[in-house]
Amino acid sequence: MDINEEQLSYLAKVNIFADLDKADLASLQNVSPIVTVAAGTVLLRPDGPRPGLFLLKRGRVRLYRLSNDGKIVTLTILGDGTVFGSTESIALNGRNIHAESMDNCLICIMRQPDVERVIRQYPKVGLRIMQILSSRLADLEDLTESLANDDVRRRVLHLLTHLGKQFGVPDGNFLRLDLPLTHADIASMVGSTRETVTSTLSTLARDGLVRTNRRQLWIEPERVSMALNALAPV
DNA sequence: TCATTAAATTTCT
DNA sequence: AGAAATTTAATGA
Repeated sequence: MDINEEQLSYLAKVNIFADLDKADLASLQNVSPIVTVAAGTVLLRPDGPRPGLFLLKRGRVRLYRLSNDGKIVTLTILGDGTVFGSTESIALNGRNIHAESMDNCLICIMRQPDVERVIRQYPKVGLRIMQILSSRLADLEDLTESLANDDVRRRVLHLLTHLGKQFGVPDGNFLRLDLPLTHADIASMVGSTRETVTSTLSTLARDGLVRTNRRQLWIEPERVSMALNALAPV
């Protein structure tokens, strides 16, 4: 499967309404009106209200936790078409998290009764949600393995390929990550430090696996996957 | 190999 | 200009 195909299937997978036709979608407009949210808005906090499922139509949202010494640990960044939040019956993420918009976002909020009614009316939506949960579980398994076994270089490569699936836009041989990411952000996702991320990125650039310029990041998917398929250092 | 500390330099607002 | 982000270097676990 080439990158474009993979990217498309990824997007199709995360849109829980992908299977519905126009008429069905139209009937959902009233259920989940679209709201605009300014950059930097905290949408979820631990022990805060849990209004339901958030459908992120456009924009980027950071899910993070605060470690006991107060540092931000970014769990993941979500892009267009993703779903997060939780109801009594369906949790798409854990309870002790913060969710904060990184851009101006367009979102819908579906409250629990509406979610359940829609699932009963359109069982395919329920199946989609299960697919989303399944693929996130698989991603998490990959991620925990990487965090447990790999050195920083490989952890960064894993993260970048993962982000590439959701935020990569083709640019010649490269994929540009359409995402405002600082080295500190990357460090907080791979469990390392800002300085170490800086130096691993520069050696990755030297080796032609990535390109960096002005807070923009490109990855060379072919070489990156080759590097990841090589034997891990023990 | 990589966290930590410190300090200089570049880039953003 | 001032803040934020990046880079480089030295040290020790």
